[in-house]
Order: sequence, then C-alpha cells, then structure tokens
Amino acid sequence: MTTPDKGKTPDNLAETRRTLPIALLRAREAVMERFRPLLAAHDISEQQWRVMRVLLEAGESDATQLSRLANVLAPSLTRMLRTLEARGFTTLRKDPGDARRALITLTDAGRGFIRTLAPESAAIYAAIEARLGRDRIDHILDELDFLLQSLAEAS
Amino acid sequence: MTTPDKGKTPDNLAETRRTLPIALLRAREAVMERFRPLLAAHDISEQQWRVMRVLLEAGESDATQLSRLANVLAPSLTRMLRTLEARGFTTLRKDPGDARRALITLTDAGRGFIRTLAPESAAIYAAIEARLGRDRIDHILDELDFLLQSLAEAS
DNA sequence: GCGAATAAATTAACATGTTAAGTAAATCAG
DNA sequence: CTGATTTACTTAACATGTTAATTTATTCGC
Repeated sequence: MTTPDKGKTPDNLAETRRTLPIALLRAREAVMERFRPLLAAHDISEQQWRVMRVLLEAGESDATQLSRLANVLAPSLTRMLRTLEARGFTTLRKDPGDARRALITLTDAGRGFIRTLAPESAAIYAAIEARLGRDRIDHILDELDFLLQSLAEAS
Repeated sequence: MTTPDKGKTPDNLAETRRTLPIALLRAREAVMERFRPLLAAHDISEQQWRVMRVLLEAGESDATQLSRLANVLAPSLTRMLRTLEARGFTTLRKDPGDARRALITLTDAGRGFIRTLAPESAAIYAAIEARLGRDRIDHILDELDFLLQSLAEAS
C-alpha cells in the first residue's frame, strides 16, 4: 500500500538532506553567503536590508504589513526600526486615522543608501545567474511560489 | 545588450518576491509553520531537533562536522549542547587522538525522544506531500540540490 | 625539538528569532 | 453609550545568529 521506505531512516523520517526544511535552509545559506560581505562592508544586517528593500517597493507601510512582507517578526521589527531610525534611514509616525498603527517610511537617506548598494548587489545576483542560468532560477522561483501557494490554501 | 528590466526596480534590483534569498526564506517559513506546533509541544527548538536528527543519521561526530551538517554555527552549537546534555539527549567526550576535538553522541534517551516524535513528524510531512505531490517535492529538492552544487563549485 | 602558524572549540557581545505578556486604541454586543 | 473583545504594537525573557577574540592543542618550518 504505502510507498517503499527508500531514503528513510528506521523511524520513517526522511534523510535530512532530502527534507524541505533543511534543503531550503542550505540553499538559502549558499546564496546568502555571497551577499554577506557586501552587507557587512556597509554595516547593515540581512534583515535590515530586507526591510528597507520592502519599504522601497511598497512605500509607506504599517508595521504589521511590513513585518509580513519582510518576513520579520513584529518584536524584531520594533527593535530594528530603532536602529534604522537612529541611522536616519526610516521614519515612523502614527496613522492619523488609527492611533494604534505605526506608519513607517523610507527617508531620502534610506533610498540613497539602497542606491549605493544596488549596483554591487545586482552584480552579485548576476554572478549567481551566470552560474545557474536565468531560466533555471526563474524555474526555481516558480517552484517556490507553487510551494507557497499550495501551503497557503485553506486546509 | 542587456536583458530588459522587466520586474526590476529603478535601481536594477529585482522585485523582492522574485529573489532567491527572500523566496527561499518565505518557502521555508511556510513549511516550518506546520512543524512548529509539534516541536513546541515537546519543548524542543527547530535547531535542536535538526542537530539531533543529524546526529542520528551521522552517528558520533565532532563539533565542526555537526555544525556543518546541521547548518548551525559553532557558537550556537556549543550553547545548544549544554541544553541537550542537561536533558540527557547527547553526550560529549574528548577525541582521544586529538584533544582539541569534541565528539558528540546521541544517547539512548535522545534516540528515544526522536522515536517519540517521528510518527507525528512523518504525518506532517505526509500532509505536505499530499498537497504538493511527492514527485513535485522531489523535483523541488533536486532543483535545490542543483542550486547548492552550482554555487559550491570553485569560482 | 622549538617557536610560529594553524586548527578546534569556547567565550563574549550584540542583533534577531520566538513566545508570552503588557499597553493602548478601536470595534463589537447588548 | 458602555463593558468586553479584538487589534496593533511594544516590552520582556530567553534561544539562536553572527562576528571577533580567546584558549588550548596540533602541525609546520627550520
């Protein structure tokens, strides 16, 4: 009835190498490894960079939306925004229509900072594309999107 | 000469949704979301579970190897092993041939703990497989493996 | 052999991940 | 309109990520 236990341990757990959580983690680490020197050179963390990139794309956002878009938990975001605001990259104001919400904006300095790193970042990404091929990367992105959609559907 | 800027921001950065680091992160979060309740119920972190799974597969390992296989940094591993050892799941001894190395082993209790969670873990994975299809998951794993291999080759 | 270089693990310090609890504002039921 | 619930964000506490410095042991050059 059930499929054979090929690649399974005695406890019916798949080989770690062939599980989505670990394979996704390892793949991501392999990619990020190439970006870390750039981020470190400009004294910005991976997460801060992600938040700023998302802000550039989405424009002024409330914390909940930003948290979701950048895949950063709300408590982490609260702390990070203190750092980013101290550096002059973001500002925060109360939503005039709903005093609970905090609206976050990228400052001109923040946009300028992204513009500074953009060429090198694009070059690193291009180097990765050169290894895999743009089509292959697009295919992988499509597959990951499919995974996301499949798991998002109501159970 | 260059490809058109479809899906690029004014700074030639790809849309965040279509970048490997963010897509991989989001995909992984979507998967892990389903495992977290199980891990939380047994008071074990994702990383601790990963280390134990790797230990089960690889057998006694030194810290460097374990760190690499489980994608956990050495300082994190040092701290985690204190917790795991206190719970009686792992033991640590000096390598008799090289006193710098620490050899880590899974105890019987550690193996028993994995055996306890294995059925539920396998069930969660099976539910994910039911949504995506085993073939599609295998394909995704192959693609991730290809990505890993491509980036690992000497530059 | 011996000192310099290298390697393995740990410690330290700070940022982020993660869950739970707390605070303040908006919404809902009656 | 008012008390209870819900929502948005923050704070707290602890684990892990991350880099740098430290410690101890091994290896290399001579």
